[in-house]
Amino acid sequence: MNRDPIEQFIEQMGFMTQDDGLPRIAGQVLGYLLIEGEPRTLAEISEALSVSKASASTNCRQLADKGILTRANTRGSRADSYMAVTNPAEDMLAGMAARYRARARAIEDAATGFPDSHAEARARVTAFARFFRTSADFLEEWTERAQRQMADSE
Amino acid sequence: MNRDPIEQFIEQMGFMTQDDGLPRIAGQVLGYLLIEGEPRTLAEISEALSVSKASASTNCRQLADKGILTRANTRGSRADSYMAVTNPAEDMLAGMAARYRARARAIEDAATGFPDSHAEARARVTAFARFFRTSADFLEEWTERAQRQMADSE
DNA sequence: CAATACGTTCAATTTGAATTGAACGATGAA
DNA sequence: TTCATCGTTCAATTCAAATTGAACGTATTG
Repeated sequence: MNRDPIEQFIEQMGFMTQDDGLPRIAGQVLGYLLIEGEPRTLAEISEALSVSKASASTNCRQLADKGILTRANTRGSRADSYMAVTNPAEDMLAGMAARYRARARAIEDAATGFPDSHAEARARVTAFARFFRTSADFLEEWTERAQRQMADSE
Repeated sequence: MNRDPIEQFIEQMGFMTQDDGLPRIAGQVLGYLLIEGEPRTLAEISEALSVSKASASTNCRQLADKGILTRANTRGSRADSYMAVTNPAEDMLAGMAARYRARARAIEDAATGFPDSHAEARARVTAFARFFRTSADFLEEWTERAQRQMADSE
């Protein structure tokens, strides 16, 4: 069991998202949909991964919020279908950029509140925050570049 | 309690690393050392954060492995001291680049094993892997650029 | 109007990681 | 050598997040 390379891949995707702080099942769902290449219903997903309907629902919605999955209401069935976007990783990085930007703001705000007795600490923390902001800029720039590359290679 | 902006910042740093899948204490340690700006011993750290010696030890070593902290053996004392590197975030990104590269390899390997009956899935997964590889390239480029910027502004 | 199929939510549970306290080994001091 | 100090390791515990099963609401079908 589990020697099937496809099973292995799905499992692996689970570990991957787990490393990123996301639920293991989120990665497995993405892996499964990546393999299938076509929309799949919640029922199919929960069946294929031997996972509860509740978990499939929650994780799919979470992934859809992040832009990694799209809802694809199949005509003729009232069941919601999901499928992986063409380039999931791209959207993952875009999400990271957003998180970094929010983070930069939060840290800057925190530093602003430091008393003057800690002026040096404030400077260090501000520099730290600046890095997150610049990183966010760069990530965004890069995501755009990658999108162009994809478009060109079509 | 906890209205002290510095306490708040340290706490915040904990949440931050938690979001990244790292232990909360790792972030608090980094926050504390960022504030202090000078080497601090394990004893001081565990004292300041009201955290066990064991936890301080483990987390510091973990952060040092990632290149975010440096050991700074203070002369005269045999106690190990740690301090935050000048630009911790930079090293965090460098680490991410490495992880992405490893990830790309793992995914490619997995795809290689797909049977010919899943040729299309293989193509999709390979494209997915390629993205991680490219991401790693960009992250490396970025950290280098950032390092140059830092060097220039000195 | 039932009756069915679906997605969501929520409390309860499971699972896995973080954290601790205690024991240990090593290193330097006396 | 003996004593004290430090860092690490490991089993036990605590804690938080993931996952589930069941109940619910809604829409669709016949």
